[in-house]
Amino acid sequence: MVEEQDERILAELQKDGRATNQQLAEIVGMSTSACWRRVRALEESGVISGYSALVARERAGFATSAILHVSLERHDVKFVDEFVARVMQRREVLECFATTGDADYHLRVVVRDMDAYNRFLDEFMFRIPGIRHVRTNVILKEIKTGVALPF
Amino acid sequence: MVEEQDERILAELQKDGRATNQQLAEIVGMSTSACWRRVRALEESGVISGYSALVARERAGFATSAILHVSLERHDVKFVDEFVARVMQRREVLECFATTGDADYHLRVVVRDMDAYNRFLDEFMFRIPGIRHVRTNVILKEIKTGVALPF
DNA sequence: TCATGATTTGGTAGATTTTACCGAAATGGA
DNA sequence: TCCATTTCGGTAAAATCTACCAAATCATGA
Repeated sequence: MVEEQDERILAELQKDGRATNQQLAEIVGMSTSACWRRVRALEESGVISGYSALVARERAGFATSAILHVSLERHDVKFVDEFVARVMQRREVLECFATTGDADYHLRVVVRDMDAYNRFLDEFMFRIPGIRHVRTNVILKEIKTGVALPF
Repeated sequence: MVEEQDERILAELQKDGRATNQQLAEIVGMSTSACWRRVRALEESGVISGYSALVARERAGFATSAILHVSLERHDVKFVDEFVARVMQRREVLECFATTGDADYHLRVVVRDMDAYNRFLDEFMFRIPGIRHVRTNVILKEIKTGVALPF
């Protein structure tokens, strides 16, 4: 499905999402037209789900972030669906994963300051029905924030 | 520093990192040349740190991922620096955050399968000097994997 | 209020890139 | 081997980027 040469393209487009088709073709060693078609195919098949500018969090004014461990009281679809639906529409929640281990979910939340984080908890998180437990792990330092899959 | 109109640009480029300058200019309501200059300034000032294609993890053949809670035995700069240096160069580690709470670090690791994850632990993680504890939280479901800051 | 220097703006044109199409080459079953 | 299908490289028109210009805007002090 995704083969050798496609992976080269994906690796490069992960590194530079605005590389021109010509640069790309040269790097992966094919003609511009063949390369262009493959990129298009990767987009249309959904392997490439989109493109994004990567914005430096602090420089853009988002000083505070945290990883939340969240557990639900009960795991009926009702509560789970409600939780998922609410989390999906809060833009401060950049990531949310259902996980094994002590917590049911891991969330990464990014806000402008501690005040905003406090509001996030009070006005959003603590009001979700069926929440058993929320533990905040404040992010002291971002060692690494990558998006590129390790081809 | 980063003002109103810049935020509109950033929001849009986060949504579509390959939007043409013309689309962008129209959306944020300025001339193409003014818009182009602002984007360029955002890039050069480092507010935009880069661009990336977003690749669908599963479709690209990475079936397994996990969130690791890692604690160090001791927190001398020596051990910390060594840990950070090693983590930085492992591409399976997409994210690494130093956090408050029970664990010193939260890592998100993406690999092709469980076998690869097992190797990752044995050959890499467990060999880092000064590790006190590693807890694996397997990701059962990706509810949300966003990169866009909530402007 | 006005003058002045600095900054930012919109428009433009040449250079570059994208994108769709072509016939040729490669591929793979029967 | 033959034929159908896919994939290839090349090409040209359309779209876009990018660097320049002069005009408009802004900030400041007289």
